[in-house]
Amino acid sequence: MGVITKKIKGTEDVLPKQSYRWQFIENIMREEAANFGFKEMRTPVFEHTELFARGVGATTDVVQKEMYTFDTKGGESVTLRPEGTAGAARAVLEHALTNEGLPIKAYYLTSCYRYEKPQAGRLREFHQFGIEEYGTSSPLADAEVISLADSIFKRLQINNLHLEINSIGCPDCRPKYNQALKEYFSQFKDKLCGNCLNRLEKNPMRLIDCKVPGCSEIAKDAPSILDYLCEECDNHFNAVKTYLTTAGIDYKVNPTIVRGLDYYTKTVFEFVSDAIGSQGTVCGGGRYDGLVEELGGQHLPSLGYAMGLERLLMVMENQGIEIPAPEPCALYIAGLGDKAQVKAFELIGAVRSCGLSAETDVVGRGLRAQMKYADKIGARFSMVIGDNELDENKAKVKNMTTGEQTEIELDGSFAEKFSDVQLAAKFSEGVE
RNA sequence: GUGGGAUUAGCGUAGUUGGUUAACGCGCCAGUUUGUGGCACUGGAGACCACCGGUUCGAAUCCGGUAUUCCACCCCA
Repeated sequence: MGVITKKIKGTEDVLPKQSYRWQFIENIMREEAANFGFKEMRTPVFEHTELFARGVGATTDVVQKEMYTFDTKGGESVTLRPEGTAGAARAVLEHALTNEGLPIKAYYLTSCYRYEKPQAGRLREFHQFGIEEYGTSSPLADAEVISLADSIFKRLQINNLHLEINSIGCPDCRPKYNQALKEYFSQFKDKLCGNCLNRLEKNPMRLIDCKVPGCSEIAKDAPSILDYLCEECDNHFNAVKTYLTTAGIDYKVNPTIVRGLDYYTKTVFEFVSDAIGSQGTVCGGGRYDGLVEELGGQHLPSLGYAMGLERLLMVMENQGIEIPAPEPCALYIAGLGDKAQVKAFELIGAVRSCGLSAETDVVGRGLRAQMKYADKIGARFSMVIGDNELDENKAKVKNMTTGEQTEIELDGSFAEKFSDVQLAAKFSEGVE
């Protein structure tokens, strides 16, 4: 197979047979977001590279080695978005949305791009549902946002995720914690992995979740951020926990969650599955009170999170959750001969105008093959039109599950009559 | 970026002491007398055995490289 018929590494096609699965979860996300007062926001797939460098953080892995960055013909450096928050924050600033009243509550459903080594649950083009809330420092907002994620999972009937939360402090308390970490880990300099040694000065919090056995052994007894939170952060964190409990949401405090994007402050959280392999974080996010300011705006406390749609679908599949299949074709009309085929075409048009799905042969197949096709697509009813039907202006509509046939006149009110037959059949199925 | 496994028709698989037209199931297409699907039967299409190179008289089969994919690390959704 040549290059032109091969998709790019780390990308996936969603084929017609599968798309309903995506639509199902997307619809639920849209509905739940709307119930919580969030409106959709759509931003461009690419932005100035500098936006991500500043927003996500110049020292992060995402920015340093995973971005799709290229120069335009005009010589600008642009980057395919590796995540959704930076673009959203940019749009908030650019359009001065703060003037429309706070908080700003938005969601997005989009593709993101990261140049990583692909494996299950980690693609180079992947899709996220994300929540963005700007202009509130209240812990109630943290709980609300988490609660939105939780209700989405509940509506999807996912029950094998667990919520882990942490607070990583603010610019007041974190430096003290970082200092404590440096002092602690410096005692073990000769035992740390190279990666950790590099990070010891720049970003000591990352040492806490290092998976290298020797490091994780040392990290076990490292000081906990929770002992270093300033009074404000501590109060905030406690309030978030209280609200979560009030909302009936189970959580586990995990002081080793630090997150790899620089913009996080205070609350961070993850919904994790242990059923889909090592890429188990289905949803991750937190508070980023300094982000808007970092991008040149006012101080605007904010928060949000992103869910990976591919991972979510994996979790659902793993849990055996059945996603309702789309409604099949309501009526298939088989045509015998050119004249009848024209009539069939006319009739399905009328049925479609009533909001029902209808199909007829567009391939030129014989009657038997047409019936097989009707069966294959799961058509609820079928009808055959040939010379006899044209002469009498009547045809028999066949219920494909019961085999029952009903005669209908092929006049101007055909579509309405068919609609009645269809309703009656649905009614009797329901009653039975 | 590091390490390991896999790669045979659309899908799932069989195929080793290397040897004539690469097999099977599902799916697809068509037919099984005159105008009716599901079942069954018959037939058909569809694979340069991932790609490139090497060993050999001869390679799907052995060796090397590349690509893709999966697993773990890393990172994250």
